[in-house]
Amino acid sequence: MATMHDVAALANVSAKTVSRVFNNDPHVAPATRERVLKIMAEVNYVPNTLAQNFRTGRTPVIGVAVPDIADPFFSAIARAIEEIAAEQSMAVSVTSLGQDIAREQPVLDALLKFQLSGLIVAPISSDQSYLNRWTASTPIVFVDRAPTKLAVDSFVEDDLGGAHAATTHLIRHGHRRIGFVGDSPNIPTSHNRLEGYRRALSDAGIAFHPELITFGASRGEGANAALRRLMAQPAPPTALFSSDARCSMSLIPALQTAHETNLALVGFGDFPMASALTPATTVVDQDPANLGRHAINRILERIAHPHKRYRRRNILPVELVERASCFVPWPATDAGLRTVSVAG
Amino acid sequence: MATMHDVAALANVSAKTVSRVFNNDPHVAPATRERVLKIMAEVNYVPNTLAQNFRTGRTPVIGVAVPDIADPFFSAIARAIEEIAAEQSMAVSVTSLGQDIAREQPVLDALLKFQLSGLIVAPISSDQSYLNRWTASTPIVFVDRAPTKLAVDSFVEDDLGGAHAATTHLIRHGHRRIGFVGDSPNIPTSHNRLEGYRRALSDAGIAFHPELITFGASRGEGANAALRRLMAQPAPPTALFSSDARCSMSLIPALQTAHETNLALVGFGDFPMASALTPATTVVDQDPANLGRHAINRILERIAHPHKRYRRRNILPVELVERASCFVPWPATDAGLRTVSVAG
DNA sequence: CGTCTGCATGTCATCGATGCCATGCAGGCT
DNA sequence: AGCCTGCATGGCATCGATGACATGCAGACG
Repeated sequence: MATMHDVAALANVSAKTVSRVFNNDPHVAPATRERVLKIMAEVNYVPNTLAQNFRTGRTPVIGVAVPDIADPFFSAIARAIEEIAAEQSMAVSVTSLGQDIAREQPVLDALLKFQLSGLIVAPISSDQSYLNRWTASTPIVFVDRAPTKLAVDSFVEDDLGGAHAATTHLIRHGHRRIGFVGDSPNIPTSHNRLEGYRRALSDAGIAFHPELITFGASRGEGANAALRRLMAQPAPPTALFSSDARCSMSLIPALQTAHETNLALVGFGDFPMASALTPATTVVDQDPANLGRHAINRILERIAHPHKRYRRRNILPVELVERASCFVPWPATDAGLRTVSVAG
Repeated sequence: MATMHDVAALANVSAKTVSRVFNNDPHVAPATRERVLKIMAEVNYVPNTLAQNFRTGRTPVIGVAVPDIADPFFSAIARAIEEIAAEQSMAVSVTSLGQDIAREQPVLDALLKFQLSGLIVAPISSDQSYLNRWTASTPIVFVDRAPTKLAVDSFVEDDLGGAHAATTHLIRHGHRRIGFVGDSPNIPTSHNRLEGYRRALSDAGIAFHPELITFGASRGEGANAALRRLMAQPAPPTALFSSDARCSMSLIPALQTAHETNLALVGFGDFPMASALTPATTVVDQDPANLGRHAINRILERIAHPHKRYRRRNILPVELVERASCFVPWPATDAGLRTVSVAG
């Protein structure tokens, strides 16, 4: 790779003049400019990005760290970020944090050491105080999950309201015993959704039954086990509320293998093919792309206006997408008499 | 951020000694080492990654560029790469190339300018000759799609064999008119799969009918249009072969809205919830994680043994996962008499 | 006692781009 | 003529870490 000095030597000028030509400094004689440009083209000069980064102390890259990039929800967020960042000719670097809470800090620290222009995080741990030493130098925005012990911008969906709406929706369909199927109570989103579920029950005057709450359903075996536990009860639930898309995606095959075709279901988070299933799954749509757009836009604004003040905690509305799974089975009055209704 | 010089000044030693302590050079007196370590801890010294990268001329990062990170197939590849890279404490930077063929080169060039330790690409264009100037300095591996006009390692699935197997499978189920539903004939994978489809027909002594070939079905409207075109024919197909997962995911809702419940379907590429659909979709599974693992392992090997020789073009086998959609409808002998069979 | 060896530590240069200041020349003005 | 101004260009330092080499001291040995 040719450097500025190589070009300078060939053009009989100083490296500084080459720099001037490259950066369109007007104080270069036209003849000199021509000559330098010609040499640059000949040797295919490309400025060394590493040297530039080192000198400026910044990398023109936005980091994105999510629990799992293979999760459609998070990859949709990442995709939206990429699209907007590309318009500003900012590169995006996406990384998964994985399952191991202890890995969050080293991964994020390693990312931030690159002196990123900004970082967007959907965290997995419950303490991000270690990020404090970066907040002064790098704009950080949290998505999906709010930060703990850290004052930075965040954009989260309305977990409580969405879960409340979903549960209320099932209650309106006549259900009184509604099972809660979640991943882990330690994840703030799950925690808030459970709270929304509880409040909906309470608002409807329905007693809360701890035995209807299950966790660990984000994978196949976990979902099978959770379902077995729920259905083995003396008074099993007639409907389920799945607390996130991964759980829904594990739970549905579990329902099918267990031949539990008479359980209504509403899930938090849309997922691929949800509308093509039989019955099509009713979900609370989180609009991950919108979440991503908000996050990257905030980063870009923070870069442009470092001292402006913004609202830190932002809650985005969610939308109940009614499909068909919430109609199963029909309310008690004529239970079993109608067939499953499938929405387009 | 404290630098080595700051630490050196506070510890009354030279920057070089700080460097020695940090890099565990044995030629440091224990007392000095203690003192320096203490100061480093006090000022929370972190070496400047940008300076290190600049000096070494390398960034300890593996780049991954795929058409669309929100596509489950590509995000599964990326995820597998991340997992293995993390074991070697290599960071991974994932980027989408998008739809626009013209953006491939600028995006990859920008990535490579960071002097990555390696690059894994699933390309969207049909000419990668511009990457030639990087191959000497950076290990590059192609996945899913082989490179054109470029001699680098590649790992692709057996498109031709998989399409042949899928088509043959439908033929064995009694189908004679099989529609081909694809994205774009310009993508090498689609091209090879069409070829596999043709050969399977030919091997079975079935004539090839160009009117059964449709493209542009990777999105909802395209799939609807393709389906309408196919079914409007005098002799419409009795089965469809979907050339990739995105097409399958668009085609299935299209089949449902058109109430085309009597068309058999086999898709190339597994996709989320395929096994939970009614009927569960029979697919050719490409095992994207395996593809990713091969790619990252080859990169790591190339880094460790720069002069060793490897097999450039590698074709990984694919597997037909028989579910239920290929049984629709039952062969002519007793057509219409049986109901749809749903596999778990 | 002189010299040699070994180890602790320091000095300087380097990687490539670029900001700051210096230099030097030409043309114009009084 | 003398001086000033403006512009083209160059020199040097800098960013932070680190390799190559230098220095300098202490202990050992003939």
